[in-house]
Amino acid sequence: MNIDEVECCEVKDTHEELVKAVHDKMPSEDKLYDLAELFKVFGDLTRIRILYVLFESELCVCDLASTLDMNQSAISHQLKVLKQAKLVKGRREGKSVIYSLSDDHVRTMIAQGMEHIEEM
Amino acid sequence: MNIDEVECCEVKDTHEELVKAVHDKMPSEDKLYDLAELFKVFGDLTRIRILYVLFESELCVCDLASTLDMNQSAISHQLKVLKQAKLVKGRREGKSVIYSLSDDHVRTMIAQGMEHIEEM
DNA sequence: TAAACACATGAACAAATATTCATATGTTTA
DNA sequence: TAAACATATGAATATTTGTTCATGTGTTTA
Repeated sequence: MNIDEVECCEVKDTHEELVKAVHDKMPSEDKLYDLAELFKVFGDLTRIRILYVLFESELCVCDLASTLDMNQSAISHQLKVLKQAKLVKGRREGKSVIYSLSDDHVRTMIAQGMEHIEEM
Repeated sequence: MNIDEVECCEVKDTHEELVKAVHDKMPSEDKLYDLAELFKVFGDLTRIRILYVLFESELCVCDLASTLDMNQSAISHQLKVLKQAKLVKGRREGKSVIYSLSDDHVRTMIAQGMEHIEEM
């Protein structure tokens, strides 16, 4: 970062005011960071596929792996990410752990994204 | 991928049926891929910050860089990603290029994400 | 038309992340 | 309680991705 970037554009006065006004309306860096992290969780094909499977039915890790034709370890690792983001939850049932969506909020977000895709 | 992952869990019949039923309801791989790619675009702090700035006002690249205290090249690279995802658009105005949101769909998606964050 | 300005872009480097492999943990069953 | 099963996890590897630097392209102005 050097002075060249800060001193930019010809019309200084109005731009500086605008920049300041916009800057003040920004949410906190923490919130923006968390938001980016949330989207990052959705931004992976494997995790999206896991979520779509869970839209239909709660399932054990093994069946998730089988449905998605991936090995169990990869699925477990991704389930951990989804769980940390509170998008899914797991409960033990005997030897298995059954995973399901945390709440319907996840559906809303994904539906919104799918809508955007289909309009493009 | 080996046979161990496919042959999983004790109760074969019901699980196999379930797995098949779920599998059939999945959207196409292409759509899932596009969806993950879309979320990936939102999943970066710099791009989220750019979008939030553009919520308030359309702006030239230079002012975006100034507002976010980043160099012009980094911003340009990220604007390219956002433009390819059709989340922002740019128009030339003299020496500058003014960027703005493509449509209000972007706001809806981000608002939904922010809601999720704040409920956690 | 040459210089200055604003932006775009390719290459290089660094950092983040997804999958695999090996193995550990927790649960049931023989 | 030992073996089998289901899942979790650390380490290693490969890939992806973000930023920087240098420079190219397009526009205006002196």
